[in-house]
Amino acid sequence: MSARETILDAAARVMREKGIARATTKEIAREAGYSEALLYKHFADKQDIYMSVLRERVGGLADPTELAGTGEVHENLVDVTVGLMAFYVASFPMSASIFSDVELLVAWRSGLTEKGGGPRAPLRMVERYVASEIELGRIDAAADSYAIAAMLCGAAFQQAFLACFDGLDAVPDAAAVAERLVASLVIAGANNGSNRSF
Amino acid sequence: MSARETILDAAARVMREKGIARATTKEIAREAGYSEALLYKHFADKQDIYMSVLRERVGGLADPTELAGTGEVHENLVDVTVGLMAFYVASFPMSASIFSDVELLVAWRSGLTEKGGGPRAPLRMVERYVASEIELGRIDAAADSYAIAAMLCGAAFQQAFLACFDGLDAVPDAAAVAERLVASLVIAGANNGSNRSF
DNA sequence: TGTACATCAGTGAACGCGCGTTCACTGATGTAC
DNA sequence: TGTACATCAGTGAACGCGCGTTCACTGATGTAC
Repeated sequence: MSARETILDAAARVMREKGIARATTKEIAREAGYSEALLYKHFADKQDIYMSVLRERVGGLADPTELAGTGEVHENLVDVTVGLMAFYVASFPMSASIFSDVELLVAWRSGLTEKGGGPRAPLRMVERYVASEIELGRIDAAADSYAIAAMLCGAAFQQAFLACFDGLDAVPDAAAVAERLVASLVIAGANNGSNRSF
Repeated sequence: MSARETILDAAARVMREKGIARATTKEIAREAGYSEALLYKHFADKQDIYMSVLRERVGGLADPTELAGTGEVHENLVDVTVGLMAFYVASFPMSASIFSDVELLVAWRSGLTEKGGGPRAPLRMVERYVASEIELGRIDAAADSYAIAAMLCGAAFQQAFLACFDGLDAVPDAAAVAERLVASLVIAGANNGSNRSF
């Protein structure tokens, strides 16, 4: 593995485990097993390291749109929600860290407009998946794909926050929680007492 | 206003507007109009200032439980959700900042166990309100108060995050968004095509 | 009423430290002839 | 096959700076007699 990649891995690890405030050039170099000086052969400055980590090490989310039309809608939504929780647990510490410095936040935001990522990407994906199922007639036409995406992503996001707050690296009982969330959504045309009528 | 309060206000302002990383003792003192030395007459150290701001300046959320039984359930839930969005927009930058330093996070977490606050307080309140309405027969007995609270709070939390990310100080169209969220929840026994059947 | 002292809010200037960054350098590996 | 030079990954040691913190001090206000 190239020195650059090793440094990025080390930086990502330090940022995740100790927070961005402790992710000093000394600490990153030590973790990577290189001298501090080498960091500056591969990156312009410290902020460039942070930005590169955010760009290249905060993984994306698998697009669930391709699930549309396959399997059971309810199961798919539960799976998607569980995936969201895992995704947010992994990315929350870093995303949150960015709020520690408004200048960093601004840099991240403007660096994001060029590519399709950003914090709204998961919401858009889930909304698109739900919209596809509506088109296929597997979710009631009256269902609100935007609201459903906002609540599933939102709940997953907050559950991930709480897990991180507790120092955990996964949402406890993720599947069971996801199950209850999905069961409480209006996604069927006739919902007579049963929360799973499709 | 006492110097202590002035300093806390200044610290809260700096933390909110520039992020915790820029909330240096110099910056806080300048903003407060006092010397840095005075900070140390009122606080043990910088972390004590941060902690005091979190304890005394990050306001709580009005408990919605007392709404139970009054007005319309749907309107109440929308109002609660709008309140949640406002609350989270105000507190997110600071809560997120804490993740920039794991040591700070640990200190905050352990300082929290003594009092009733913490990041789960809003969830508990909303759940309690929904449970009350279920007991009163105004929300169907099959509804899941936990899941409903998780989704309303979660969505509000994430919408607040997105607003902060965009540099805004309020969630755009908060009322309309809240309306759609509530309309997509399973809260009525018979939900035949109408999302507002109670 | 005056005087001597105590208390208190507040400060300017300095302190050591760890930070991000740079510089001159090394030693190994290619490469032209 | 040597040899002279170029390139390249990597480093030790130093740099200036801004940070959090402390110290000795001031000047105003209370207070006992």
